[in-house]
Amino acid sequence: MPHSSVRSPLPSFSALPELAKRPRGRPRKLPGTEAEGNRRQELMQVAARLFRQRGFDAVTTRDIAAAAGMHSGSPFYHFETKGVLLFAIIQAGMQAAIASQQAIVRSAPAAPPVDTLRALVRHHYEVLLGPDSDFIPVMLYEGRSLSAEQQAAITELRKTYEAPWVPVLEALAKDGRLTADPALARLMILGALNWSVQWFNPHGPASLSTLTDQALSLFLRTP
Amino acid sequence: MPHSSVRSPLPSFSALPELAKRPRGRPRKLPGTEAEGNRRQELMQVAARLFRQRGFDAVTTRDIAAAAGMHSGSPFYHFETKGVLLFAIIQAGMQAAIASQQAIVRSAPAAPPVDTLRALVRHHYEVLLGPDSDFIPVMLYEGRSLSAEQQAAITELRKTYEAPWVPVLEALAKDGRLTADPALARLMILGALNWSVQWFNPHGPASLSTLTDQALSLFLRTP
DNA sequence: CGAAAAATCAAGCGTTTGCTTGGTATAAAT
DNA sequence: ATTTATACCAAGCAAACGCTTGATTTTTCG
Repeated sequence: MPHSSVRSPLPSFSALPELAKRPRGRPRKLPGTEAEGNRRQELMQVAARLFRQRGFDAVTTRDIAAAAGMHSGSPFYHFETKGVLLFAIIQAGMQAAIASQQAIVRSAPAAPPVDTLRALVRHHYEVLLGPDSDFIPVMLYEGRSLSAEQQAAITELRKTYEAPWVPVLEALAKDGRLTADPALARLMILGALNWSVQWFNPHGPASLSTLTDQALSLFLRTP
Repeated sequence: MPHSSVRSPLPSFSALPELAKRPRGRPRKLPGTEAEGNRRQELMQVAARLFRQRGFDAVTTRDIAAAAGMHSGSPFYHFETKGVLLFAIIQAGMQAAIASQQAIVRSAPAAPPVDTLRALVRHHYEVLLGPDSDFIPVMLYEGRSLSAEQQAAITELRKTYEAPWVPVLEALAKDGRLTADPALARLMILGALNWSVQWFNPHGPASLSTLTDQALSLFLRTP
C-alpha cells in the first residue's frame, strides 16, 4: 500500500549513513523501535538538503535517488510526485518547528515579554541555521513551486507559527520598548532573521546566541 | 555582429507596448533617439518579470520569446544563453541601482547620518518595490542560477551598493542611536527591507514612506 | 512452509528543454 | 541599385526530465 497520505509529523533528526546501499527487500523491523517510514524520512532529508543548495527545479529526481543510494525510479514508491515530496518536506518541517516553539512558549507562560521574544528569536535562529534543518529555508525559497492548494496549507502553518509573536510584540509596544507598529515590526523582524540564511557561516565567529542578543538590541530599546 | 559584450548600463524604464508584433527587419532609426539595443532591453524587462514571478528554471526560453512577441529561437539572437540573459538583467539592474543611490548620497554629502540612512532606506524600498523594478528581487532569489564567475561579478556590485551604508551605520552607533554592532546591523536591516518583496502589496494601505518611517523607528532610538 | 507485504531494480516512454541552423524580410549605408 | 547589417522566422535536434511498468529480492506473518 504505497502512497498513504501524510503521517508522522515529527521527523527524527538522526544522522544516518546515507550513501550506503542497503539490502533490497522488506526492511528489518527492529524489536524496540518503530522503524516505519524510515526510508521515507531519509529521502526527505537528502532531498531537503539538495533543494536548499540548488533549488527545487535544479534538482532532478535522479539526483535525489542517487543521494539516497537508489535508482532513478525508486523515490516514486515513496512519493507520487516530486512536488508531493517538496510539500512533505515543508509540512513536516513546519509542524516540527511549531511543536518545538510551542513547547518553549508554554514552558514559561507568564515570563516578561522581553524574555519570550528572546526565546522566540533564539528558537527561530535554530530552526533556520541549525544542522539538519533545511526545511524552513526550503519553504522560504522554494514554496512557490507548490500547487495552489499546497501553498494554502503551508500558509496556514505559517500563520500558526507566527501567532505567538503577535501578543509578545504588542505587549512590548505597550511598554514602550518597541516603537514601530507591531504588525509591521513582526514582518521586519522575521525578515531580518530569515535573511541570515543568506550570509550566516556556521564556522564563522558569530554564534546563534550572539545573533539573538544583537537582534534584540537592534529592535528593542531599554525602558 | 550579434552578442557584443554588455554595453549600456542604465536601462530606460519606458513602458513599451509589449505584445504588439513589430515588423520583421532592421528597425527604424529615429532621428533624435539612439535606439540601439532597444529590443534587447525589452527582452530583459519581460524576462525579469517572468523570472521574478516564477523563478529562473520555471521560465522557459519559449515563455520569454512569447512574452516579447517572438518565436522560440529568436531571443538567442540577442543573448547567447538563458544564463547570459539572467546575468545581463541583474548586472544592469544593480548598476542602475548603484548609480541612483550614489546620486542621492552625493546630493547631500554632509547631511546628518539619520537623514542619510532615511534616504538610503527609502531608495532601497523603491528599488525593491517600485514598478518595472524586478531586477533586484531576481538577483536576490535567482542569483544562484548564475555561474561562479557571474556570481563573483554580482558580488562585487553588491559590495559597491552596500558600501555607503557602512559609514552611516557606524556614525549612528557612535552617536548611540544604533545599539547593535554596525556590521551585523547592516545585514539585519537589509534583511528586514529585502523581506518586503515577500509580503508588500502595492495596492495595500502602507506606502513606501510609511515603510521607511516604521523601519527607522524600529532600528533607531531617539538620542 | 507458503503467502503476502515492503522496497527496490531495470528499462524505457513521452514530453519538454535549451539551443542551433539556415533562410528571409526590412531598412540603412554606399 | 546594390550591398550590408539588423532582427527575426521556421524547423528541428539531442539531451534531460518526470514518471511508469513489471519483475525481483528480502523480510514478516500465519
